Amino acid sequence: MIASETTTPTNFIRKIIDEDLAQHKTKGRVHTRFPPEPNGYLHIGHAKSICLNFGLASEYGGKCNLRFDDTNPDKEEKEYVEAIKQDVSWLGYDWQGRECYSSDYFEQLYDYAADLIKQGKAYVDSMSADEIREYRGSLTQSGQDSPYRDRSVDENMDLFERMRKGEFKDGEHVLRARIDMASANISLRDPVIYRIKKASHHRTGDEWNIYPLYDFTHCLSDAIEHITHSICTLEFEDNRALYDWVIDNLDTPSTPHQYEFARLNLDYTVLSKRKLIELVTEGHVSGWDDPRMPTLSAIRRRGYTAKAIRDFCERIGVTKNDTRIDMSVLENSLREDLDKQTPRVMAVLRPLRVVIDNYPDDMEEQLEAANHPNDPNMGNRKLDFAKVIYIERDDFMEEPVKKFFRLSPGKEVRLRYAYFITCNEVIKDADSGDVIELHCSYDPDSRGGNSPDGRKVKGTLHWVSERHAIKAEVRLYDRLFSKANPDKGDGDWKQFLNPESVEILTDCLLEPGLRHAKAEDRFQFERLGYFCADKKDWSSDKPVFNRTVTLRDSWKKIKAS
RNA sequence: UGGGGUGUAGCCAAGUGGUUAAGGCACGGGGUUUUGAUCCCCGGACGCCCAGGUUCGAAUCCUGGCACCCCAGCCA
Repeated sequence: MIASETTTPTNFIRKIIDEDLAQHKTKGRVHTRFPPEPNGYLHIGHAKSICLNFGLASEYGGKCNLRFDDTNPDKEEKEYVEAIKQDVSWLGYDWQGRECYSSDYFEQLYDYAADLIKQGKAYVDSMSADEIREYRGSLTQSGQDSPYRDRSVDENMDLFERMRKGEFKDGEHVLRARIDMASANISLRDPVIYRIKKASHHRTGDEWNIYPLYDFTHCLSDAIEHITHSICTLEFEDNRALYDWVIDNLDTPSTPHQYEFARLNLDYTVLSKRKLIELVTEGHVSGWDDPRMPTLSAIRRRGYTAKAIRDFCERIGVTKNDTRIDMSVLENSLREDLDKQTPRVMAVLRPLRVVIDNYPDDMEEQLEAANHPNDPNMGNRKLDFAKVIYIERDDFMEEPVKKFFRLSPGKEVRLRYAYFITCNEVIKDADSGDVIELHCSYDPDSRGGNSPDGRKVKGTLHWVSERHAIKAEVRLYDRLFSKANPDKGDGDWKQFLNPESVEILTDCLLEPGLRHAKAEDRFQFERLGYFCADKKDWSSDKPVFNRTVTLRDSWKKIKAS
């Protein structure tokens, strides 16, 4: 067999589907669902699940529903459903109108519960939450039956109906599945399936006084939607027994099955909704879309592309291994996409003034520059050049260390697309001793940056003309945490928040063409990295760019060694 | 002292008894280069958590260990 084009890597779920299809278990159908609870914003971990569920559906010519798992009115809000829909769309997936809500099935779910009661497989328990916990036993000790476990069907029905009508207070009664208090699997010890909660729901308002719990709701929602493969994360493995119990004991329109995969863990960040909410509400970040956050809205604002995220999700694979992915994998996917599609541009973040003494005072030139060195289709642009320019402070060293081949006294470098210049004089601040200006001379024969006589220069610098440049604010982002796994270890995870996760530079200078950029436009600032015009704060009067990711930097490695 | 899972290179991950244990990221070396970028070559397990066993042959099968993750919400 001949090795062929890049194929999507296989995984255990694809194999299960292949087998099911081969055995006609699902009548040839593949129907998945992405089931977020609308109680927070989606993050990169959800992206893994979205790509898996929607990806599988499209590969197998099936369907994937977007289902909001909204059974807990205390925590869920409309704001989140809108944000979630936007994020899924942005990632590039389409639920084709199948926007589902568990809350749409409340009436059916109630009937299913009543059915269980009539079969003697569910009962109303009137113990307190504390008592129920005590009776549940422990990991090593089996539970005990509730004194209410043997109520009659009639009494249970009566009580359950009255729970619905609102005759009782929160917590007074619950409905439990009657399974096995001695089960080694704790989720089978008569799990609570309905609780009284007199809270207003974002969709059903005050219609309900009782709400079903996850284990009862999810499997039945899957069955109602004819989901074939219900894919969730590993922590639900134990719950699968209950999932199957409910499906087995009720007359459902279909018999879905649950499969579990390992959730994503990423270095130097946290991916738990609870913790992300905390970062937002405690003000450690500016909001859900603070570009340092791992949420999809933040990542997008920072300049990540949907394609890069999809590529990343494909590369990391789908297994049951508890893993932690190195940031470099994500960044590699990102750079690969950005490198191809991003126009190059020059920007000086920390400007150092350079006067070219032998360049005529009033002369100005327009020099030709490629928008992408490897893609002529992206065209060219003109760069303004004049006697006074700025270069990056980092590109000058008065006393160069070994292997530093940028500018230093007496050394010659190339200004990209412009001229060779040689540094003749260093001007310092009288008080601080800081270098504040350089005087250089240029070689007119090197126009365009070409070597007039074959002479080599080791460094090429980016620059911008003082007279023409526009000012900008640039926000430099770094990892949110200074520890690879802030979740692990002793103490508060927030103590590992990286105090240098953002640096705001307000005196940056851009080549003038950038004035016409629009919010969310992406560029490569040559030699620095990829930058994105901020979605919220950008204006042509006051440009604001976010650094999406730096370029790979082998100089940094050399310098460090 | 219960139950459910997982262990292949620094990080992911193919592999399902039989050629030198895929591939990606990271790392190191070299080449091209007007971005120390991109791109292109080359390099890494003598070994598959450990110990026994079965077999002509084991990462793959068996037995026994060990390590790590999840479960005792009226959260999902």
